[in-house]
Amino acid sequence: MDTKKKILDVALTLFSEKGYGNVYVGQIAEGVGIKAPSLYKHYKSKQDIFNAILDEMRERYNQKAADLNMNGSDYLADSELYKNVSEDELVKMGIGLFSFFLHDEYECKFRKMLTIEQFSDRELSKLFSDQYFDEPLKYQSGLLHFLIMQGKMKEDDADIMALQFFAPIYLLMTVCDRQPKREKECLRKLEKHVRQFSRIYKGDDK
Amino acid sequence: MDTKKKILDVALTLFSEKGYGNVYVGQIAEGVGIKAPSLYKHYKSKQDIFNAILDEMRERYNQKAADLNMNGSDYLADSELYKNVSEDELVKMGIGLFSFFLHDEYECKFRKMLTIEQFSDRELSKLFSDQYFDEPLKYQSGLLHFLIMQGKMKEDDADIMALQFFAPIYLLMTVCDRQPKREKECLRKLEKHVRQFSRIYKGDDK
DNA sequence: ATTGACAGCTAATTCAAATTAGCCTATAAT
DNA sequence: ATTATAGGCTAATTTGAATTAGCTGTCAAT
Repeated sequence: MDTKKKILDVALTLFSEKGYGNVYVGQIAEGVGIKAPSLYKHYKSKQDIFNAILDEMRERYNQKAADLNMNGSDYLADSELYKNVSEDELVKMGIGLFSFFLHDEYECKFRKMLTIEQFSDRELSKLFSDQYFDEPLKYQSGLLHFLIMQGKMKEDDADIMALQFFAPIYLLMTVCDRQPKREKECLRKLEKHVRQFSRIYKGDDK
Repeated sequence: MDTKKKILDVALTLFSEKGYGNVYVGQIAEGVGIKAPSLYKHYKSKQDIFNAILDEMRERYNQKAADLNMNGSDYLADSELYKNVSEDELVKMGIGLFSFFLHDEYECKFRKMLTIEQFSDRELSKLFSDQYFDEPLKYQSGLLHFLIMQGKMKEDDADIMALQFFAPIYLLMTVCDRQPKREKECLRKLEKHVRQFSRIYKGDDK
C-alpha cells in the first residue's frame, strides 16, 4: 500500500487524539509499521507531515465547497428535491447530517484535530468557522428560506432558524466526539429536537 | 504578589492558547518574570503545574455547582426571580450568559484549555460535557419548565427547548473564542435568536 | 546577630525526541 | 547484466526542553 498516504492517515489519527505537540514521530512510524527515520524518505519533517495533512484538508474542503455550489446553492433550480419536505424529511436530514459528521472517519478525525489546533493559527480558526459554522448555516438558511417561500414554514428569519436548527445538532455531535457512549442518548435528543423544531415552525398549512 | 498563584495564571493562559504539549516551562517562567529553574521552587514539574490548574478548575466547578444547588435548583422557591420573565428578560439572560462565558477571563481560558485537552483524558471529557452541556441544560430546562407551568410559555418538551435555547448561544460563543473580531456580529445574532426563540415559544397569554 | 527557610539565580545535567548518515535490498528501466 | 532509485534499516548526532545542583540574598523568628 501507499506508505506516503498511510503516514498521513496515521498521523491524522494521532494528531486528532492528542494534538500535534503530544505526538512523537516514533508513534507515527509505529502506526505505519516502519521505523522513525524511514518517515524522512517521505516527508522532510514532522511539521511537513502536519502541513501535508492541512493541504489535504483544504483540498477536500474546496472540493466539497465546489460540489455544493454546483448542486446545492441554487435552491430554486433544485426544488424537485424539496418539493415534499415533511417533518420526517427534516428528521432524516438532521440525523443524516449528524451521522455523517459523526461517523465518517476522515471527517471525524479532521474535526477533532481542528478542534485541538483551532487556536494556534489564524488560518485554522477561519477554516474551523467556515466548515462548522458559516457553511452549514448558509446552506440550511437557503433551504429554510426556500421552505418558507413555499409556505411550508412560518415566515421568520431564516438565518436564525438555521442557527436554531443546526446548533443543537452540532452541540450533540461534540458531546459524542468526546463521549461516544452517549451516542444513543444524543440521537434521541436529536430526533426530538428536529421534530419539535419542525412542529414549532410549521407553516399554516391547510 | 503571590508567585505561586501567578505561575498558575500564566500557565493557564499559555495552555489555553497552545495546549500543554506546545508550551515550554521557559515560556511560563518568562511570563511570570522569573527564570525556569525557579519554577521548581513552587511546583515539582510541568505536569504538576498542569495538575494544580486542574485542581483549581475542579474546585471552582464544585463551588459553582454547590452555589447553584443552594440557590437555583429549586425553581419554585426561587419564583420571585422569574415572576416577570418577559422577552427582554430572556434577552438579558441570554446575553448575560454569553457575555459572562465570553469575557470572564478565567472562564474563558479555562474553556479554551479544556477545548484543547478534552480528548486526552476521560475525566476532562466528562468535565467538559458537565460544564458546557449537562449543567447549563439542566439549569435552563428547569427554568423553562417553570415558565411553562406559569403559562408564560407553550407546553412543550422543556429539555429540548433548553437545548434549542442554549446550543445557539454556545455555538456563537465558540465562534468568538476563535475569531474575536466577530463578536459584534455574534451578539447581533444572539439577540435575534433569543427574541425569536421567545416569540416562537410564547405562551397563549391573554 | 544568628539561623533557617524561602525564593531567586546561573550553570550543569539528563533525557528524549527529531533528524541525519550511511548502509542494504528489491525492483524496474536501460 | 547493470544501474539507479525507492524505501527500508541501524546507529549516530543534534537539539532543545525539563530538571537538578548548588550558590546567594532577604527577611522573620529566636
